[in-house]
Amino acid sequence: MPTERPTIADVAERAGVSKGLVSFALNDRPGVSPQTRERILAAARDLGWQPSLRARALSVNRAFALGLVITRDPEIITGDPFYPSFIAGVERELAPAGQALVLSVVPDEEAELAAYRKLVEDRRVDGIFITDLRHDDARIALADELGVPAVTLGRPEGASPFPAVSMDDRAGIEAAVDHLVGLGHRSIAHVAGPARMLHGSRRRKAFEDAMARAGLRATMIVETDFRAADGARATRDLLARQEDPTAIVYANDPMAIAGLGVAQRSGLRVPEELSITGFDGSDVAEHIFPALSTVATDAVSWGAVAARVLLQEIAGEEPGDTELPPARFIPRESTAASPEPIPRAER
Amino acid sequence: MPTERPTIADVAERAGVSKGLVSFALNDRPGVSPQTRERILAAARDLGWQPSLRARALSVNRAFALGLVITRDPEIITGDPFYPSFIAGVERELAPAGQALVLSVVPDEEAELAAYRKLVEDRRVDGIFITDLRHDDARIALADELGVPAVTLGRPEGASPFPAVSMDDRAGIEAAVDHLVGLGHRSIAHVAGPARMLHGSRRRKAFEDAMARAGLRATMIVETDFRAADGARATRDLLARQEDPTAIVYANDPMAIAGLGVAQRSGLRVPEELSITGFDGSDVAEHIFPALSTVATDAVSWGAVAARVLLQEIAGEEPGDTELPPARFIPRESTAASPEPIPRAER
DNA sequence: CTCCGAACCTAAACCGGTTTAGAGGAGCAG
DNA sequence: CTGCTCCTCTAAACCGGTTTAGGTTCGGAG
Repeated sequence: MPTERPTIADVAERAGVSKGLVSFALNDRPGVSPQTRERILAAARDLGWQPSLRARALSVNRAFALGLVITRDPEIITGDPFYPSFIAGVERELAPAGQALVLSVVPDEEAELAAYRKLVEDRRVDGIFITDLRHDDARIALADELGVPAVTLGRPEGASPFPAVSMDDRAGIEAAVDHLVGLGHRSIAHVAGPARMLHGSRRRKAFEDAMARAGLRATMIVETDFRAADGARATRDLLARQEDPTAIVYANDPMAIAGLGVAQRSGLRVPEELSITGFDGSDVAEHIFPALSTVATDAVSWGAVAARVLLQEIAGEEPGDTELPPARFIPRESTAASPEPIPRAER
Repeated sequence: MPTERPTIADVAERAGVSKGLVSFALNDRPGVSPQTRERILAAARDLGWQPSLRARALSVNRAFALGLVITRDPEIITGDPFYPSFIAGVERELAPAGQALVLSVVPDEEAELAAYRKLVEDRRVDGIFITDLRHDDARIALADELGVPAVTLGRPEGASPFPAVSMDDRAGIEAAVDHLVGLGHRSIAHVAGPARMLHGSRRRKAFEDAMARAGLRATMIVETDFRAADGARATRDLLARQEDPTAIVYANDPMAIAGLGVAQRSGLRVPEELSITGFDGSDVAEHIFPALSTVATDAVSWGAVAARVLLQEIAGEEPGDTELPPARFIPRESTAASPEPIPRAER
C-alpha cells in the first residue's frame, strides 16, 4: 500500500521551515538563502515529494491543460488523416511544458459549442484550439464571450481577437492544377469540401483561380461533405456528365481514393484516361495503385506550432499570426498526360 | 467583462445560510429542509452559480477525467481507423457523466509508460484505458503499482487485477478463412501484425487454427508493424515466393489496401487471381475497387463500454469482464473463387 | 550608538469547494 | 415538566498548494 503521499507541509516540517518558504524554494523564487534552499530541496527529494497539480490549479487558477473539440459523426470519423497527426504535434509541445490535452469528440455543431463551453466553464482548460474553421464561425464569438485564449487554424473571415496559425493550402491546389494543365489537361473537375467550411471553399476558390489563370473554365465542381462515400458519389456525378473530365482534383485523400475506385469500377484507366489528385498526404495514398498524386500538409508541425502559440498567449505574450510552409504537391502515379479528347460515344 | 464568478459563499450569503448547507443542498443530501433547499437553489440560480471543478477536485480528491495514451510514431499515425472511433465511443459515455478525456500521444513504449505515470501521479485522471495490449505488458504492473483503476481492451495474458472489455477478433479471421476456403482457396497467406502485440499474435493464431481446421498448412505468414508500407513489403515478399498464395488475409485495412496496390501493380487481377481480406472496417475500404472484403469491429461500442466499465470501477463497483459481440466478416468484392492452380511459369 | 534597509523567514489568508463536530430547537414519550 | 431524539443548521477544519503582510536579524551608513 502506497503510504500517504507527502505534502508541502511535510517537507516544511522536515526542513524545519514554514510552508510558504518551501513553496518559494521549490519555485526558484528569490528570498531564500542558498543553504536553506538546499535543505528544502533535499527534504523534498528525501520524501519523494511531488506537487499536487490540483492544489496548484486551485490556487493559481490555472488548469495546465488545453482543449480540443473535434466535430465528426462518430461512425465516419475513421479515415480522416488530419487529426491524429495534428494531435501528435500538439503533444510534442505540451508534454515538455507539463501541460495536457483534453479532447472532446462530438457529433455536430450544436454539441461542439456546448463542449467548448463546458470545457471552459469547468475551467478544465486554459486555452482552446479552433480547427476546421467555418464561415461565420460561432466559436470565435463564443471564445471571446468566455474570455478564453484561443488559437485558430487558419485565419477566420471576420476580425478575430485570436492569433491564427495558417498553412497555405491554395498553393497545393494551384500546383496540382498547374501540373495537370502542364500535362495537357483542359477539362479538369474539382470535388470540393463543404462550402461552409473555410478550407473547403478556399480550396475551391484556389481551384477556380488556377483554372482561370490557365485560361480554362472551372465549370465542373461538385460539393461534398469530405467523406469517402460522398467523394464516390461526386465522382459518379462527374463521370455521368456530357463534358467528360480528364482529371479530377479532390479536396482530400479519402475522397480521391474513393473516386479512384469509382473510375476503375467504370472501366476507366487511371491515369491513362483519367488523372486524379488528392489532398492531405495520408499514409495509404502512397501505396495504392496507382499511387496517388496528392498535396501534403504537415499536420504535425501545425499542431506543434498551434500549441506553442496558445501557450504563449496563455503566458500573457501576444503572439502574432503564424504562416507555416505552404502545402506542397507531390506528383505520383495517378496523374499523366491528358488523353486525346475523344468523344465518349466513340470509346 | 464577465464579473467575478460567484462562489458557494456568495450563494450562502444570498440565501442567508452557511456554506456547508449550500453544499448539502446542491448535492441533494439529506438534512436540509425543503424550504431552505428551495431558497438555496433559487439563490444559486439567480447568481448563475456554477461549481468550481477545481475546488471540487481538490476536496474530494477526484479528477473527473480519464486518461488514454496512444503510442504511435507521429509521422505514421494517420490512417489508423481504430482510435478516432474508439474515442468517439468513449466520449459518448463521458460527456453525460461530466467526465473528460485526457489524451496523450507518444512515439514509443518508454514514453508511453512515462506518460501514464505522469497522468496518474499528477492526479490528472481517475482511471486509465489500456489499449493495444502486448505480451508481458508493463502497463498492467504500472497501473497496479500506481493503484489506479484501469480497464484493458482485451484480456491480458497473465493475471490482471483490472476488468477487461474484449471483442473476439478470432471469429472474424476464422470467418474470413472459412469464406476463402469455401471459395476453393487452399493456398492462403496471412499478413500479420506485430507478434508482440496481443491482437497481432491472436489474429495470427486464429488464422493458423482456421487453416488447420480446414486441413491446410499455414506456412505463408509474414509479420509486419501494422503500417501500410509494411503491408506492401509483406505482400511483395509473399508474391515472390515459390508457392504462390491465391488469397491473403491481412491483419488490418491499411495493409490490405496497400497489398491490393502491390498486387495490381504487379499485374495480378484482384479478385480473379488473388483474393484479399482486410480487418477493421475503415471507411475508405468500402469505396476502393474492388471493394475490400474485411472484418468489421465496432470500435465505437468498444470505447463506450470500456468507458462505462472504468467509471463503474472508479465508483467503487467491481465490474466483471465484458465480452462484446464478435467481429464479423463482411464479404465484398475483393474475394472470389480461387483460380485454377496454374504454375506461375505458364501464366 | 542609532537608524535604515535588505535579506530571510513565518504566520496567516486565500483559492472554492466538502465534511465533520456539535449547537439549537422542536416534538414526543415518560 | 423533564429528558431524549431527531431535524436543521452553523462553524470550522480540511484538501495542498500560493501569496501577502509583517517580523527578525544583520550589516553598514550617519
